[in-house]
Amino acid sequence: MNAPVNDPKAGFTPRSETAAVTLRNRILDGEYAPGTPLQEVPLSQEMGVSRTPIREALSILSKEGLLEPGPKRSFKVKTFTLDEIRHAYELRGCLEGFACRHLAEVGLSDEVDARLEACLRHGDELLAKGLEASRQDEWLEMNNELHATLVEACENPFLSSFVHQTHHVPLASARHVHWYAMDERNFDLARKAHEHHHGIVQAIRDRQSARAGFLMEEHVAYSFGLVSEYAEGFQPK
Amino acid sequence: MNAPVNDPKAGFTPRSETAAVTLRNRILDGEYAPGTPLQEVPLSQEMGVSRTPIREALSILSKEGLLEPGPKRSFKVKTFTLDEIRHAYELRGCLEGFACRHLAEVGLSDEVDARLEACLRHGDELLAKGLEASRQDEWLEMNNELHATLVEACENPFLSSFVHQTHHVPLASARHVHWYAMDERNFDLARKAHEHHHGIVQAIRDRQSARAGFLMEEHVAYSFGLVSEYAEGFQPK
DNA sequence: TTCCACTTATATGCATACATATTTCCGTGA
DNA sequence: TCACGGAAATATGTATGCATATAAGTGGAA
Repeated sequence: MNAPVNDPKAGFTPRSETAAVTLRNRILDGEYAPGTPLQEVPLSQEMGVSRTPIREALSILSKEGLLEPGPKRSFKVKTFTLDEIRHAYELRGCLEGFACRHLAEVGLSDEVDARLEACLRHGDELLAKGLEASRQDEWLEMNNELHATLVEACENPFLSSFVHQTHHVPLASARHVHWYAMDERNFDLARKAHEHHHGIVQAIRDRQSARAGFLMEEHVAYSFGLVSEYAEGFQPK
Repeated sequence: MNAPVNDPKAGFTPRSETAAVTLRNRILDGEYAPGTPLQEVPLSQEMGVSRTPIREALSILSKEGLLEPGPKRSFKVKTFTLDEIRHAYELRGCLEGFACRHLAEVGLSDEVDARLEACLRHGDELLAKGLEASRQDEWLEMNNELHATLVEACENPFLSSFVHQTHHVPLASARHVHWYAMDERNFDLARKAHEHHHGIVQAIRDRQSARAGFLMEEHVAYSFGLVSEYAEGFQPK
């Protein structure tokens, strides 16, 4: 009948979105030190646009929690304390645990089951080959894919949104795995994490709701242990 | 030393914020039917401001999830299905349950304990007097205060933020309690809800973590039952 | 009649100029 | 030396006009 009309095409990217993506990456990658003031005029000059789209980008990042108020109603890059990172992980554990319990109760679709299986095998393969440095990005992708698959499978937009928000925390994001040198100890840690993955998926397949939830919470708590060890070095003291 | 400088004073309210508050209230109060297009020019004329602050207000509400994309990259009031309302409640149960477990584990401060006690007594008093219609707003406030106190006491900004977001759902917000006529049945429902409140606080005081969490999850699920019964009448069919 | 191409209309995206709020910096006075 | 007050500086808040993308409307050809 009438044309579907909107969204999915998106043949045009607003400058405000471009700016937001750029700034978000800089913050999450640590290019901007915590506390760095983000002012509209300098940024607009640097990016060759007017203040308007920069303003909108800052507004977006602010609502994502990446910025905090500065001197003149301005924004600066938020300083995350170890406590806040822990808070983010606690919520992640709570939310992803909820996801696992839910999936164990309602069951996995064939498609989701297959995607999880692919992640598990992919991880197995990477580990079997010693997780060489050149493939650490793959490991990271696999990890993200597995967690994202579990969350998305619940088809609860609030859940997806909240989990996403806990990822928008510098140091708390999985994108920082590469900070760890891949020595023997860290290889062992990765192996353990992947054992968790296997256990979680198995529990869901076995429809063991409480167990699946517990394993995921434990897995996230374990991950935080690793991150906190590293992140301590970044604390302002 | 140097002055504290910023935030807490806020002796100035941007028009964009005023507009956002106005529009948010209209949406949550149901003044705008789901699907109503919100265009910049008409709104700016109505509110006597330029498009700029309206634009910003729409951007804010959009990020809060109250709007969805319309025809020309415009926004319209989001249509919430019963499924989505259920999703919001499920997450609320998960999150507030987490809060109760946490508080049972770390213990209540004297101040928080006192505030909870005040809420409980306030509710008792309202119920003892039959919860007359003129005091239903008080009941609503008491309920909000109790839930908010529990959440805030965790001092986890992510938790606060997420719970807040689940409240930004028309029909799912406690502000709709007044939709229920206060007949005998509904009085009974309110009484039961307050019994839940007592049980939850007692479990936390007794440091019964799992029990406190369960009671809260159950309380939220119970609330959803009441809302869904009502909300069914609003479904587009 | 139906479909396609083109034109027209309209609402948002962006740039710019100006208004205002806050801060900083001086200068004055005790 | 320090406290106070006011002027200047600076960054954000808002208004306005133009650019552009998208939808709607129009007309002609198959």
